Amino acid sequence: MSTQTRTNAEPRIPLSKDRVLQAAIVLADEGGIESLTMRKLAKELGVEAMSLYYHVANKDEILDGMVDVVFGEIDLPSGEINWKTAMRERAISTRKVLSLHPWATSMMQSRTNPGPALLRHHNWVIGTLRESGFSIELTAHAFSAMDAYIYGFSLQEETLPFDTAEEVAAIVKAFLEHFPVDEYPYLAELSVEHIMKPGYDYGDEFDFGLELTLDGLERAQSESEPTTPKVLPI
Amino acid sequence: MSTQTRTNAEPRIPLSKDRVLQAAIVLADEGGIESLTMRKLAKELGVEAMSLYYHVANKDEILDGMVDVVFGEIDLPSGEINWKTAMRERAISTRKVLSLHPWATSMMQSRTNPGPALLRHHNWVIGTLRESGFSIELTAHAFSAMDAYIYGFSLQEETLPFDTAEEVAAIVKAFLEHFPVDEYPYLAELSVEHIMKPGYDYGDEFDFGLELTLDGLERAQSESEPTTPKVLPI
DNA sequence: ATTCGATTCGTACACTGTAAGTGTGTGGTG
DNA sequence: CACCACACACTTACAGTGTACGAATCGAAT
Repeated sequence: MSTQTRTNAEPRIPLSKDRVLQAAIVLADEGGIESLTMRKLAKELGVEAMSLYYHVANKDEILDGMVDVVFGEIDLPSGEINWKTAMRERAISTRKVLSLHPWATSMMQSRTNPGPALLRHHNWVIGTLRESGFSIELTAHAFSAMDAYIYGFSLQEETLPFDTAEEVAAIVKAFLEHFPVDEYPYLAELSVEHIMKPGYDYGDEFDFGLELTLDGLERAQSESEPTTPKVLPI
Repeated sequence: MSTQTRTNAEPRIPLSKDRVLQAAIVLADEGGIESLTMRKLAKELGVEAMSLYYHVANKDEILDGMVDVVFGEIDLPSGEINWKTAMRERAISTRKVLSLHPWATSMMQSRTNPGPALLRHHNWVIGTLRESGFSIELTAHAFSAMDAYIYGFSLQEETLPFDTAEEVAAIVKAFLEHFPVDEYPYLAELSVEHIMKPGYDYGDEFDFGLELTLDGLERAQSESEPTTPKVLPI
């Protein structure tokens, strides 16, 4: 339409993989991962779909990149703190980041191409445990147990169909009307006596399971004899 | 088997929602959820794509139905056993079912339309805890902690890019070559000293976290005073 | 044989990712 | 200044997706 040659004052920032990833994350945050299409992403960047392919091999590379950006947003505490505090803080930060990018949880694990941020993160977790006297076996156990809990919780949280107390009430009500109480009595009890209570927030459940896990690891550690970490094998 | 008045040899089983769901699960088991398309599903059933829509409103309804079928495959122990044994068995059964249907884990929670099998399952878990003296609050905590762990673990397990020891070795080797050891020393250590060891099986990690969680719940229960369950409120 | 409801199918459309080839603005050279 | 090379953006095209709409076919009751 515009036949003129760049009378526009815009400095015309060139596209880049970073800008593509940032825009993709914004789009996914707003409309969910299924609403992220190459054409919409291009439009968001003021560009045509195929232009993206100069900066990115294919859509999968975008998804992998998004995951790594999200991983990079997780705060890894630094300084001289004990492992339990360190693990608690990174767990809380992880959940927070994942709740800001709800689409990410099911992708964090399902993308098999690890990026640098993910590797850094994992290396930090493992290193912190090793330096705190965890044996290799216990480190593997701890890593698995903690991350399973964190991602599992985020997964549950992501998919809860309600965000506000009113929504909770409406959904529970609909549930109770559709399904006779006497068929699922305990579910009904929990819904009415707990979930519908004012001030209920599923997110609060995170702390309980987190402390349970951390306490369990602490106990497991004290029961095993620590071994000094052996860095740089080979 | 029974030959009707049909001159045709085939008895021509009519389509049904159940048959559609079963075929969909087979297809997803074989090629992953992304390979499940309406046309392939129809072909699998010897039918055209649009014929499916008589038995099913849309693809989402198929996905919801698949999740509920999978939930129905989980064994819920019956009889007079204590809560810990009951929870352990259902956790193990859940993981087993999820590993048979790898696509299911990320869908179990992301489908917001609960089916009867899911409701039955949840009701059973909550009821077992309540009848064992868990308070409503602790039941909610326990439910959240256990399920987060189970699904989180399944999520991790689903996405591990290897199934055999050889694959593990190959991937670790590739990792060590691509990324300098001194950048991720602890990750390298764990890989070489633990994951590459013969007999390693990530699935074995499940038990550790499960017992850790169950022990934690047991401790939490013994520290709180039990309340009798109040069934059928309102 | 006719009718009718229950199923199944054919066609069409908007939308997806992306292969292949075509422009085009910009900075470096003469 | 003109020119060019090339990094970058665009055009077109294609196979595959879910599904709306209406027509065709089946099985059984009349």
